Amino acid sequence: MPEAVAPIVVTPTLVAPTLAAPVLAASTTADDPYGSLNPEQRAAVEHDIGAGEGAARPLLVIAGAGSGKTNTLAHRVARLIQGGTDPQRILLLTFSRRAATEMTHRAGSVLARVMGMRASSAPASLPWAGTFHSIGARLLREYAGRIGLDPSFTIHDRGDSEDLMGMVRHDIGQSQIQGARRSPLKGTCLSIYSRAVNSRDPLALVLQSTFPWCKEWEAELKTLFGAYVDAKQEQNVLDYDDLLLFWSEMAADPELGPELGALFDHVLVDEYQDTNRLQAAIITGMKPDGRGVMVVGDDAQSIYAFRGATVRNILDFPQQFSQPAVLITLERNYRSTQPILDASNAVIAGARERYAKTLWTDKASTVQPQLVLIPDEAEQARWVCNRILEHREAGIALTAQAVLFRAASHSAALELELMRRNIPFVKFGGLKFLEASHIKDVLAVLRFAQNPSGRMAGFRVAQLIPGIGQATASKLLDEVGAAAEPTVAVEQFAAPARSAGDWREFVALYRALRTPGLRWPADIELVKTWYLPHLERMHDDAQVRVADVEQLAQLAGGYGTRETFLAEITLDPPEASSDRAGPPLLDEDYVILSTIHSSKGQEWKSVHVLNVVDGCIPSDMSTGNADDIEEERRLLYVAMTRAKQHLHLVVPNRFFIKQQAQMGDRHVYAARSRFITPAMLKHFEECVWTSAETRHTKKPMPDSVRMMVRDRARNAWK
DNA sequence: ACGCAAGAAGTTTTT
DNA sequence: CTTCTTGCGT
Repeated sequence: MPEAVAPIVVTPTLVAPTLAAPVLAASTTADDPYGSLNPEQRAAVEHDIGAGEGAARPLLVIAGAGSGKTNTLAHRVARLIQGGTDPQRILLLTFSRRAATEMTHRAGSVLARVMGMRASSAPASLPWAGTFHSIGARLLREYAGRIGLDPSFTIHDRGDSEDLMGMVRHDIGQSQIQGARRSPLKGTCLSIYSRAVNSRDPLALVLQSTFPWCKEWEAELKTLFGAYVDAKQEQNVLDYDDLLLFWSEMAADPELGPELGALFDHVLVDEYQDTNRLQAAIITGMKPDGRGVMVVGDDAQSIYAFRGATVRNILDFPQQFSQPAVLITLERNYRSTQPILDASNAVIAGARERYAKTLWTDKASTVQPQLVLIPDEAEQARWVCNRILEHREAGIALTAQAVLFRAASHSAALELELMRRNIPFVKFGGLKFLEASHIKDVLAVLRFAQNPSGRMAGFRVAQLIPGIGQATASKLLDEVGAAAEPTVAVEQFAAPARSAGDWREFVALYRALRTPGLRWPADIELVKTWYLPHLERMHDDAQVRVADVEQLAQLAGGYGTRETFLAEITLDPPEASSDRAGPPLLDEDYVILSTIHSSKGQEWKSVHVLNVVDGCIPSDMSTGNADDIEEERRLLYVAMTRAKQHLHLVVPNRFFIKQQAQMGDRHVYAARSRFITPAMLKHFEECVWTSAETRHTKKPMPDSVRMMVRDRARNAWK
């Protein structure tokens, strides 16, 4: 999804002269690839270019929403290469792999334009562009020998990590109910652990601030986490957090840190507002004087505190290094109309601490954003569908329209309505491909072959065989762990008599997978052949799952080796699984459904935001402290600033929540989000939509109920 | 002792 | 929809 592409603006005063780069004779006459940049963007692109290699002062670019951030970074990269920097010595850290690809691609096309005249210099590729996690994985594998790490480590995804946490907890005897207290879910334990690692805060503080309902488990958790770390070590596996943690340890080492830093002349970081303290430590460790470091971000769009990100990173950046950073602010917005910006600016103006900036645009419009009051979620779904179709009739393709929401489950009603009306859609941020159990199964087989010490993989695989449960699987892994040659241990394992046939087949598969000469995509074919019968046996809906496995096999072909496939697929999972509404073909038109978090960096002509009510935004789980609420405000801001032409905030009066256990599902009366204060209403066109206006007519709610609604809504926040 | 199936319960957002 | 527990069957 392309981010704001700056329109070609003629800026005669700024063309060519400054561009006479050392390596390149001024071949940029009519077609100046930097001509489309505005003065601030250009300042960022040209920052300390002539200063000599490795001399650029640290640079902080505060880039408001839609201000052409990606474009600026891409031009900067191109400019560096044009100025003689070796692309291999540029480290480009982005939030997602997709962003890295996009950036590489765009930098390549700028370069092509610059160097077009010159012979056949191939478009630059950036070998060190990627997420912190994927780059970390590569560096760790390369430097494994230096830090006492076995380079054949495998990487646990979220699910594996949870399972390992659960298993460790069981092993140390914490899984039993202790009195009336029931230990937190293994997933929660992992979240707590991860949060503590990423924020570098002591456990007690993490519990206090983020997981107060688990406070009484502090002692047990401490023991558990210790055992968890030991288990990872023994099994030669790393989890997501380790990739950052180990990297930051290397960066902090007086010998290794500078060595790593010396690999790169330039370190560029995108979405810096969403980095955590570990990631900041990596940067400062590698480049203590800040030379060649450029970070880009927007403190107003920091929305990842739950995974340890801290706004402090960007707020404190100017003082991080031995020399102060240069600050450039991009305030010109190329994305939205002025009325949309006015409303968004009003929302973010309420934030407590931030770099002052006010977005502006020259895109005038008379269309105000809409604030739509609606009786309930069902009506909300119908209304949104109506509006989507209207927009499409007005010439806005479905792919240029998005519906955003706070939590993945909030789109359930809408999805049903879309399906009912045959409106194709794709959902981002919900169930992930990798989380589907059948995909996990296949990957586990491959991981178990890759790294036999990794218990989670083997544990999962063994239990696919009928007659083998947890106890037998543990026994198997104990023997594998103790054996000098894992394959032999598997072959000699005494499986239960009733599993004999299935076990033999597995042994044959395993031996084949461990055979050295095997050429990569062949592995996954073997696994598929072995796995499909088990899939049929275990699931009624085997059909869709088979399709997913096929898709995985397809994907596998794109990777060079089993090792890279396993590493990359866990760090950069494909977005959607095919068992939803079915993946629309690429040339089809479809609406985008996305969590607000996953909408980061994207833009659409029309944007609907669902459930703009207190309890959803801000989420009622995040109203504990002021910082949480501030983050929710930024979340709404991010959602609103995705819109180019049309923005609709929908406010259902009543919405359903899944109440755990106590009363079953029930609905709750809700008020407009606190972030849209009465004073801001002037920025919106208010529409009231009653159910009488839809086809499946229901009577409007009686007035007496409405009064109660307001009272309840008011009282709820006193 | 172990495997398996049925039933109850469960705090969002993601690399 | 999962994960965790319990209870019944080998």
